[in-house]
Amino acid sequence: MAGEQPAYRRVADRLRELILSGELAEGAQLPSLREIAARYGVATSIATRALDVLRTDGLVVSRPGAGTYVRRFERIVRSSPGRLAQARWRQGASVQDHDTGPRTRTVDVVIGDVPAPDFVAGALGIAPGAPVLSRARRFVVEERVVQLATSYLPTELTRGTRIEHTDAGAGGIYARLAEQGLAPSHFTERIVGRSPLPEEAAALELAVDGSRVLEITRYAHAGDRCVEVNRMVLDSDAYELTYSFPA
Amino acid sequence: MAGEQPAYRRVADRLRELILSGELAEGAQLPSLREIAARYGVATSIATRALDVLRTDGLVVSRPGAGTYVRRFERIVRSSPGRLAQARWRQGASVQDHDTGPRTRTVDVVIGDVPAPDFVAGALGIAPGAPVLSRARRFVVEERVVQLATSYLPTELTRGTRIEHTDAGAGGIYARLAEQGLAPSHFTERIVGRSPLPEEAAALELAVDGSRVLEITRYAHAGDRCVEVNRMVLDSDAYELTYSFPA
DNA sequence: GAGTGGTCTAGACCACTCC
DNA sequence: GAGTGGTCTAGACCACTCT
Repeated sequence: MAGEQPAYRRVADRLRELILSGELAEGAQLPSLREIAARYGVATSIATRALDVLRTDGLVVSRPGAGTYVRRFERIVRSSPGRLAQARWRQGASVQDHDTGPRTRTVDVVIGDVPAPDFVAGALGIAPGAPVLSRARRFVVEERVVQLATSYLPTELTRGTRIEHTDAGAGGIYARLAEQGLAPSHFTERIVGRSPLPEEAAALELAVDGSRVLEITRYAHAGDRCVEVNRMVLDSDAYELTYSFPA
Repeated sequence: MAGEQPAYRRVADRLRELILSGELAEGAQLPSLREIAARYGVATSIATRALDVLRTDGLVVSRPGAGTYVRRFERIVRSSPGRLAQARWRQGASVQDHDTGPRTRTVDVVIGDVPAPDFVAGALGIAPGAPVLSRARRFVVEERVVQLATSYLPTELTRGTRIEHTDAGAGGIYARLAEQGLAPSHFTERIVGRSPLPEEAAALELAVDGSRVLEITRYAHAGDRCVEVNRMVLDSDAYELTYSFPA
């Protein structure tokens, strides 16, 4: 019944053991394709395929010309609704600071007016293509890009406020909206697993081929009005999401 | 092949267009590897690789010896907390009936006592390996297996109740727990994207190599007490999850 | 028996990195 | 320049399905 594993998977399993056992530590370089091929008695194309498996599993990263390295894989825990509680942003805390995980964090922000994508226009109740404020961010944790996020807000809510600045101030954009009497009262998040677009794969340093991202689209509502749409693309291996809710 | 996309991805893109344009309809058989190779002027191993890409994207399914076919890919929408509202199960509705999606549904149930896995024992507050009631289910939608789920409950809450039967009765196990004064009051769901285990890949009819599942672990609490742990494994391409919550 | 997907070999060339 | 990952060829054999 239990037929034999194909050679490439057998090799992948051996290498995976070395990684999980810590024999190949985080950041360590794996043997080269030619060395793996020689060591396990297979063609180099099979060694390549074995590494494809590990890359898909998010265990290793390859840099052409430089080698293949063991990746970091402790997941960041992202807990809702805690991270988005009013009490937090009213006290000036940032949303991401609620997420667990390694220490070093960086955020790059790019701000500008963009034509509203369809999924944004529909939610905000404006014409598709009409200008909206876009806040594109890139989250880096310990030198690893883990998330891309773009917030879209109606320009009439952002003009002349700190939302238009890279540093939106204490409590972030929700605190700024609250100052206008539009504090978000509830959120809806929509989660989809999919293959990354080529540019997303590049930005997140993922393999173009086998890897996956989680796309989270969040709609922030102040009463009946949708005041923000946030499209996030997460490295699927870097996160663990939790949601708590009443029955 | 300097400068541009590699050949296998070029071929994959062409085939993807044929599928998304509807030229290759749902359920249609793709050309064979040898025919693709001939038609696009590449080696058969490159045709194989192109199909690997489409399989990873969840667009096609291959059956060795039989061919490669276009997959169905309308996502089922699974909305929380709506689907788990007390009002629903108290009225006798089933949780899954809240999820949108195609019509034909089947559920296979296997019930039995099993030793508690660690993540279950910890939550239920019992010794690891102590017996718990397991309800393993398999959800089939329009001939496609979309989800595997296993619920674990303390045996003292299930003995002699309909929870021990494949059909747990109107409102499901939560209605049965409510009858004992242990109606779940809140839930926590933990979501992780990962590669399927070999047996999960087989059961969900996924490629062993590139594909991904969403693992959702739900903890049902009645007051402070955890009364159920439910480990679900979803075909990542078959679902879209939504969560609504207050700020 | 013809056709199919899955696996594999033993080479090859390219662009790239590191020294 | 040596080494690396990435891509590709042109074959091959196997187990399987379909008729």
